[in-house]
Order: sequence, then structure tokens, then C-alpha cells
Amino acid sequence: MVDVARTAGTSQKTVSRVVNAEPGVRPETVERVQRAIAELGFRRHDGASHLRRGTSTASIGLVLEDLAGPFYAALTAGVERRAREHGYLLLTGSADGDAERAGRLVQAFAARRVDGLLIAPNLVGDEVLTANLPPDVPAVLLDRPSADHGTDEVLSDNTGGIAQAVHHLAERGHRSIAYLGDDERFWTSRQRRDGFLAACAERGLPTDGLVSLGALTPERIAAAVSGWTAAGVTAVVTGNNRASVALLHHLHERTGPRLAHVGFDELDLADLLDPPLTTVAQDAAGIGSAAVDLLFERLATPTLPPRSVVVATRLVVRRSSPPPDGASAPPDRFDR
Amino acid sequence: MVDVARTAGTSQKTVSRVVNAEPGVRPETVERVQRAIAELGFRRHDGASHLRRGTSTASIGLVLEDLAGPFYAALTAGVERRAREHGYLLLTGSADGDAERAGRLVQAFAARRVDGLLIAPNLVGDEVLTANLPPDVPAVLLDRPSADHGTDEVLSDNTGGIAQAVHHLAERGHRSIAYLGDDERFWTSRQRRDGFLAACAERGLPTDGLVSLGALTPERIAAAVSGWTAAGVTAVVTGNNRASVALLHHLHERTGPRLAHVGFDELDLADLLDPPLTTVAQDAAGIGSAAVDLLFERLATPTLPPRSVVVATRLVVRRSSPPPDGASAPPDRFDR
DNA sequence: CTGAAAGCGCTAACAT
DNA sequence: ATGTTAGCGCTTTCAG
Repeated sequence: MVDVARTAGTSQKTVSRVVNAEPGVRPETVERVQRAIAELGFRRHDGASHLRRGTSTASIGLVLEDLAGPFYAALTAGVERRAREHGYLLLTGSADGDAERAGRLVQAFAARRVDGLLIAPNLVGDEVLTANLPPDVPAVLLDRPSADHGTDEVLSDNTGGIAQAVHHLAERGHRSIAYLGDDERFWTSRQRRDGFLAACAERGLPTDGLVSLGALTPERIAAAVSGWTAAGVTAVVTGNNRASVALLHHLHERTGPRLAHVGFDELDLADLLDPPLTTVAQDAAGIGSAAVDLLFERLATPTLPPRSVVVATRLVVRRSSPPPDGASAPPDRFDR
Repeated sequence: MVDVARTAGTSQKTVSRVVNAEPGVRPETVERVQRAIAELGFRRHDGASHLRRGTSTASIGLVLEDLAGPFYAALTAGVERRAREHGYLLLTGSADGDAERAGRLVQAFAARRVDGLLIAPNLVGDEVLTANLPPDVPAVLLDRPSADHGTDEVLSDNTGGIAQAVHHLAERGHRSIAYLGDDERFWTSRQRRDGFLAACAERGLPTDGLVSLGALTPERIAAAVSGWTAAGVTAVVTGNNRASVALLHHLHERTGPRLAHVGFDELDLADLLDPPLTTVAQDAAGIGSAAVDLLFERLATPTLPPRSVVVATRLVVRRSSPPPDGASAPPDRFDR
């Protein structure tokens, strides 16, 4: 910038004025400065500008579990879009199941003076927050709740979504519905299981022995399913897309009575499967943009009490969830 | 930091030494400073540190077309992982098909003084580079070539991958193979078409009227397919996953002679389709990490001539590509 | 309308 | 082993 000033024959301050489009510079001077800028290929150093101004860096950090999964990818896209609308840049990092790595990311983002943090790694506990989050950096938790509800959070309507699935199946005549969930360490696995139990209880449906959480190994799934079919189960709800895919693989290869299936979380090719899979679709991008909104509101009003936003799910009925064999249920229209 | 120094009763410089773990500070002093740091909740301002040091910001910027697609998501994950291994942070942004937005992202990243840029928006032309990229910011193009080969680039082996598909089908006895590609504006669409033509020529297979590029509307696809089947086509190669999905939708609903199908680009649920889809899998994460490697090599040795890295594809044979009806081709083993 | 001086938070280069 | 001074690139403050 000194060079530009020298070339333009003005003071550094005047160059600064031009660069920042401040009023009160003679058009002719502006012209001269801009020529010098172009000639020297000058670009303002945003970091120095932020430092002197003491303003925010206009950036936010996003800590994820794994950038590559479809849910996280859609979520990230939602975050990035909304952040960009506000003129903010996005820093991203994956924890890959490692709490220490998640902690380092939080610290690195904080050291760069991001304006806020969005934290979504679902395998990592709250220690990421308590141990690494400086008290003056606002954060929003995504897809997992804050243990003491002292932090803003955005969640899917897990309970409601599972209830949609259960009610859908019950209305079609299923009286014995099972729940297959992913690893119990995922908060969403447990939350959706609880939603399943509640929805079944509400309908007076049995759940004894019909709920299975854990690692999605073929063996465990085979055992669970064979137990369920022996017990007269006619429909299964899967608790996330990993569970859905695992069950689909199993059903693909086994023989036996047909099982209706509703999967939590949308699959990209759900409508090309045979049969097309009925799903409870989450609004991943909506979760992301809601989190950004929450963050900006907190930046504007730091004294706000912690809030919790629940994003609705949507039941997408396809053909994997027909009435049970021999049911005299509703007319035969299962397409969307 | 001044506050820490005051509290610890030392000079600011000593605090700096402690923060940066520089040698030559008495353990006892270190202790005292660290207590003050903890007490005041001090965190070093990385931006100020970089400014004074004149060092890099240890960050790279990634400009994508759309963060949410599976290919870009996997690519981003590859980039982020490799960047993190080097202690670098990643800034991401989506262009969403808008060249101007891509340009603004490039400028914003450059103004933040990222050490380098990774540029992948496949709908945007080279104007993003020429108009917005400062000459002193190294960049690597991903999944599209540099027009004048003046920039480092990482590409999938599009030609080889398509050849794998064609040879695979030809070896199973197909003599009339068609190519369905996405919009011609995508460089990859054209590149893969050219690869298709070359592979067919090499095998002596006809291609006249068997190649169709354009928007993936149901109408266009229906017209192309019906023309092809009338002309005796027994197999179709699709040029990207959007084309694959579009063709799958079409085949799903139409009746008519069976068509073998090989799709370029892996689909998440390819093996759960009916029939499971044979694909040419791209190594998206590998492309991402290769690009980061290229960038770091250029940062280390700026005088390197521009390089082009081609990442291999892998043919994943499933059941959508059997020999044509009535062929006396190879034994009937189509599983992976 | 323009400029000189001071300083954001930090560290290099010299003292001591 | 520790402190002092100066300055990274920019913008604020105040004076012309």
C-alpha cells in the first residue's frame, strides 16, 4: 500500500480511502490511485485490515464428523450458502471420529478468530466444547444436543420423524414393527429408538425384543431379522442411512417373508431401488442454514438465552412399505 | 498478550517466547507465564502472528461447483485430510454454476492470503483464473484442464476409464454401443465422448448416431434410447452419474429389449440396484489429495514447470453389463 | 479533500 | 535469561 501511495503520489491514507470506497476523495485522485493499484497488482491484506479495525474476520468454522457422507455434505452446502449470503467465509474440518482431532480443530479455528463455530461431529462428546472452546467464541451444535443446554443447537425432529414412520406403517395395518439402529454411541441412534418406543406405545404396539441397536454387521442384522420374522414382525424401521443400506443388503440376499421397510434419512437412489424405499427425509441443508442463522442472531445479541431449533422431517412414501401380506388395508396406491 | 505480561510480571516478548515454546526461558518463568495465560484465558491471535512473521497463513482455499454432490464431497474430504496432515486449514466455497461468484471466491480467498487455491468448478470457464487469480497465488485445477496448460491440474483418467467400459462391453460380445452424456458445457462430457469415440474406433465398432450429449431431460433420453434400440444397440455407456441416474430412471419405466449399461462414476447404492450397476469408479478423494500434493510441491519449488496428474479409474463389474441376448460369449460370471 | 502520526497484536533484531 | 525497540499492513484520529 505504501508502494501504491508512492506511485500515485498520495498518502497511504488516501489509498486506504480509495480501497475502501470511502467518500471525500476527488474523482481525479481516485482515478490516479486506481491506476497505481492496477499497475502494481496491489491487493489489500484482509488480515491486517481486520487486525487494525478490531472487527470480525467474517468467517465461521465448521467441525464435522466426515465431510464425505451425503448428510454432512448437504449440511455443509446449506451452511456455506447461508454464510456466503452474509459475506462470510467458511472453514471446514473433519474429526473422523477422533475427539482429540476435533479439539485441535476447535482451537485452530478459534486462534484464527472465526466469529463462531458450528460443531457437528456426532461421535465426539461434549468434551470438545468444555475443554477447547474459548468462552467468548459462540458455537452452535448440530445434530446433537448440548448436554447442559447451555449452547445453541439445531436438531432434526428425530422423534417426530420416527413417529411418522411408525404411524405410516400402523395405518397400513402393521401390528408388529421392529427398529434397527446404528451404534448406540450415536446420540441420534438412541434418540430415534426412544422415539420409536414412544410412537409404538402410543399406538399400543408391542416392542419387546423388537429393538436392536449396535454395529451394523451382517451377522447381527441376520440374527435380528430372523428373530423378528419368527416373532411375526412384518415391518422394520431403520434408524439412519447406514442402517438402511445394511438392511437392504441383507434383504437383497435372503429369502423369506417380505418385510416392509421405512428408512430414516433419505438415500440418493431411493426411488431406483427395487422396491423404491420409503424414507423419512431429513432437511440437512435446512439444518445447516438454521445453524448459521442461530449463530448470527447470537453474534448480534450475545445475551440471548440458549435456543434449540428442531427441523422438521418429511415422510416420502414409496413402495417398500405396503400393507402386510393378507391385510385388508387401504386401497392399493403406494406411489408417492 | 500485554495483559499476560503484566500479570506474569515479565515483558511481552517473554510471553511470546513461552507461547511459541522458544528455548531460553527459565522453567520457573514459563510456569508463571502459563498461569497468567490460563488465568486470563489468553489465546494468541494467529492473524497478527502471521502478519508480523510475514509467513504463510497455513490455509488453502477450495472453490467447488457444488459442495453437496457425492463426487465433490469425496473430493473435499480428500483435500481436507491431506491439508490437515500438513497442518493446513481449508476454506471452501461453492460457485453454484455462477462464474462471477467463483471469481469473488477466488478474490476473497486471495485477500485472506491463502497459500494456494484449488479450483474445481466445472461449469465455469478459465475466466475465473485469468481475471481473478493474482499471479503470485499458486493454483491447481481439478477435474478440468488448464486451457493453456500454464497451471497445475489433476484429472481423472476419463479416456482410459471410458475405454475400460467399452472394452468390457466389447469383450462380452456387444457390437453396437451407445454413449449418453451430460450437457456439452461440461468439459468432462466432451472428454469422455472423445474417449468413447477413440475406444470404439480402436475396436472397429460403429458410432454413427450412437452418441448423444445434452441436457438430461426424460424426453431427450427416451428419444435417444428408442433410436438406439431400433438401430440394434445392445449396450449404453453413461458419461457421469447424473446421466447414469437419468438412464436408470428411463429404463426403470420403459419396456423393450434389455440394454446393458455401464456408468462412469460410482453410485453409492450401485450394488443395491436391480440389476447392480457396473461402473467406472473415479477416485475422488485421490484427486483431492493429489491436488494438495501438487500445491505443496509448487509452494516448495515455485519454478517447477506446470504439471498434469491423471488419476486412474477402476472398472467395477456388476450385473448390469451382461453379454447381449443370444450371445455365445464368456461364461456366466458377472459378479465382482 | 488530504495527510501525519499512532497503534491493532504480535515477533525479529538487537540489546542487556 | 530477559527486555527494548521497531515494524508487519492496515486504519483510526486528528490536524491541516
